[in-house]
Amino acid sequence: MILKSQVEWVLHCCAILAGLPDGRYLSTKALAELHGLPKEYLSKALQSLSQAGLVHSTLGPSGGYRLARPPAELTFLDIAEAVEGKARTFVCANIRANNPCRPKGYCDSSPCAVARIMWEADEAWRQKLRSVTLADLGEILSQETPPAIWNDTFEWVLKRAG
Amino acid sequence: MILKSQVEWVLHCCAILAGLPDGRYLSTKALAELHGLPKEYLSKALQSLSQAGLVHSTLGPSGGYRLARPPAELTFLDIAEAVEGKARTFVCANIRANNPCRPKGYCDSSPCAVARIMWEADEAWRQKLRSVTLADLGEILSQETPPAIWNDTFEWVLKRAG
DNA sequence: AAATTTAGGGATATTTTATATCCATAATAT
DNA sequence: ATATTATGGATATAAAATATCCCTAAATTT
Repeated sequence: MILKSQVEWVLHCCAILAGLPDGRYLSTKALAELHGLPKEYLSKALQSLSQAGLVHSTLGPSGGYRLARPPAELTFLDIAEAVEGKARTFVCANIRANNPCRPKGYCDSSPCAVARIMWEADEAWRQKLRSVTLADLGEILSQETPPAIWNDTFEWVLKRAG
Repeated sequence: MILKSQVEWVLHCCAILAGLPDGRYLSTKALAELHGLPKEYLSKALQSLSQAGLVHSTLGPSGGYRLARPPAELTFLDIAEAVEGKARTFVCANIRANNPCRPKGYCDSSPCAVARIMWEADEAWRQKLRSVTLADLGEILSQETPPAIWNDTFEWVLKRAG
C-alpha cells in the first residue's frame, strides 16, 4: 500500500504556490521544471487540486495556478485527499457474513469490529495530516532550506509567475 | 491507496486462531471455508504470517496453524505488517533535489520536511494498530457476536481443528 | 507400508491501479 | 493573429493485487 507519487508532487507544488505573492499564478510547465517532473502527468494532479477547490486556475500565457485559500487554511489532508481520494484505506468486505454457522439472512447491527479498528487507525492518519497546514510547512522549509537556495528558487519562480 | 484484502482475511483468521484451545491447529481449508475465501490465495497470506513468526504451522492431516504467541501479545500492526510489509506508505523521491537552483552536488542534511510530516502520519496509523491486540479483538467479538453464532462457530471450528 | 492431508514454494495468468503521453478545445494574453 | 495556458478525453505502458495450478516434503491416518 503506497501513496501515489502525485501526492508528493502536489505537496511540493503547493509549498511553492504558498510562497507566491498575491494575485500571481504559476504554470504547470514551471512547476514541472522546478521539480523535474513529467509535465503532462503533473498536470493531471494539479487538475485534481483544482477540482477539489484547493487552487484557482487561469488560462492563457501568464496563466497557471494559485492557492484558493491562505496557506494556514490548507492542510496536508486536503491536499493528499484531493489526489488520493477520500476513501478509507481499509475496505471491509464483511467476510464474517460468509460464516456458514450464521442463520440465513441474519443482519449485523454494527460494522465489523475488525473494520472499526482499522478505520480508527485510518482516522489517526487523517487527524495527523489535518493538523499540519501549508503555513506550517512553509515555516519549516524557510528555516531549514539554505537561504541561497531559498532565495534563488523564489527569484526563479517569480521570473516565471504570471 | 487501499490495503490488500489479505489484511482483512488474516485478521479474521487470527481472531479464530486466538479462540483455539492450546495445542490445536486449524487448516487453511477450514479457515477458507469459514470465511468464504479462495483457499489457495488465503494460503499465501497465512504463509506470510508464518514467515513473520506470528503463527506456527504443522503438516499432515490434522495439521494447520496456531498462534505463535498469546493473543495479548499479537497486535493488529504485527498482523497487518506481516501481509502488507513494513514499508512506509509515503515514499519520498526527494524531488527537491531536482530544483535547478541548487548548487550541483549539494547534499541535504536531513530528510525532506514533506516526507517527515507524511511519515509522522504513517507512524500515527502504526501506533493505533500497535495499541490493539488480538485479545482486545476477541473480547469485543465475544461481546457483540450473538452467542448462538459464536458458539456454533467454535463448535464448527473445533470439529475441524487438528 | 500405503494413502491421505497438509504447508510451502514456484510458476503463471488475470484484473486493477498507477504512471504516464497525446490530442482537441476554449480561454487568455501579447 | 499568434502563442500559451488549463481542461478533458482517449490511449498506452508498467506495476501491483488477486488469484490459480502444480510440485515437494512432512506428518497423520488407515
